[in-house]
Amino acid sequence: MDHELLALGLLKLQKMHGYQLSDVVDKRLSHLTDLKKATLYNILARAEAQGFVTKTVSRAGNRPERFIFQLTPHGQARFQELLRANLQRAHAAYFADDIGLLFLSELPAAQARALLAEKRASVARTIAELERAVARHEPNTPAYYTLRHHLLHLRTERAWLAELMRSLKQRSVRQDILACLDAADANAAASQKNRKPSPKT
Amino acid sequence: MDHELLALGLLKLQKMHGYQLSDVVDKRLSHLTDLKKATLYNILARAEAQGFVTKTVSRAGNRPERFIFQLTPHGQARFQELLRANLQRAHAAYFADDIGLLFLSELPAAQARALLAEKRASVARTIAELERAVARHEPNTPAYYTLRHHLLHLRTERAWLAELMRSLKQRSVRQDILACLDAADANAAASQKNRKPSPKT
DNA sequence: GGGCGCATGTAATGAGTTACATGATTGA
DNA sequence: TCAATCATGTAACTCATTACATGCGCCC
Repeated sequence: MDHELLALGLLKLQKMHGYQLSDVVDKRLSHLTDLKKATLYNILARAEAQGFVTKTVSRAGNRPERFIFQLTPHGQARFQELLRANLQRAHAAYFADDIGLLFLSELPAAQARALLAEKRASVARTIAELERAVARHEPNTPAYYTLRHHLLHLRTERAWLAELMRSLKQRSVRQDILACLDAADANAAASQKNRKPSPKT
Repeated sequence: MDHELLALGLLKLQKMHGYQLSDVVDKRLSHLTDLKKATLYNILARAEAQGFVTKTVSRAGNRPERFIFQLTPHGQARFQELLRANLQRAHAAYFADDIGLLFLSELPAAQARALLAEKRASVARTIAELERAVARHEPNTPAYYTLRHHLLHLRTERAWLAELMRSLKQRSVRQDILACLDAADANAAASQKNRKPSPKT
């Protein structure tokens, strides 16, 4: 679980209380993930139960109680394990966009274009933001790398959307998603030893 | 939910039974998502309960019973709604890889390089597969678009990994993830009106 | 005095996965 | 006859989200 990796990793760098951890993620690492407080507190509770972190109370002035979490040696090992898995694995990286893309021909072309234009605008805004963020970071630092990686993919997305919209203008999308299904049909058909050429169930 | 969109969309093109639907996704649309049978049956049951599809029994020869699902007008409307949302929205697209990337400096450089090399190899394999798949498709069809989109991102990923590994060879990664935390610390510190320059909790 | 920020949680819900359960047919 | 494929599900579990609950301090 990558959120666990993130939490343990940050605690490895420095012991912190939950709210503080959540703050770091929200304010400085928001391009990495959107980690909710409830989720984080949950992860910390689990990590404590499994002995990956210890929890000690601390009071500063008369602010509310804080529970400082600190990585244990056991937690260090867990962190290493999660990190290795993350770095090695090629995440199956599915794109939710592709599912919509598959049904592009089910919408009038003008509507599809309008919706894609909104998406493109939103991507462009995010790119601008990230470019500003990347400029604020020292090159060759880990945080810089994550920003640059994200940026590269967003630029790819922008280029893709441009390509797609160009091709939607020139010619409409062919509606042969059915071609994808046919093979499966043929399959089912074959196993039934049927005679009709189009033997739907 | 994108799996719901996928199921309804495929049923819009053609009524099918659950196993057949699962087969289409597994065998022909595996680059879109990894949809498990249990999940799909669940989605179909939910969709039926909400009146998006009807379920009718069918027997073909003496094969097991099948339950054919067909999209209702209500289901068509739902499909349109989900499709529009999918096309318009710029998915917050977080990259799980980035979390590992953030902690790159926590691993010996040689190990990091070895793990990244494995990832790169795995990406390269997937690219080769997709290139073969894309060649089998007619251009400007929806399925072609999804393959091409996926391919573009994988190539970006491959290029990124190459860049990263080059930069790991030349100079080691700086270990200043802490710089990210500092701002949050300063924050916390300020609110406590403390005097020490490094006032950790 | 009122709202925001600090600080911690719980409960309910939902989406998805794994593993299990069942039973028929078909092909090697 | 044995494994694979066809075909459908249920149950238990995990992860994450939303909404709720609490209460103090600080600033305007």
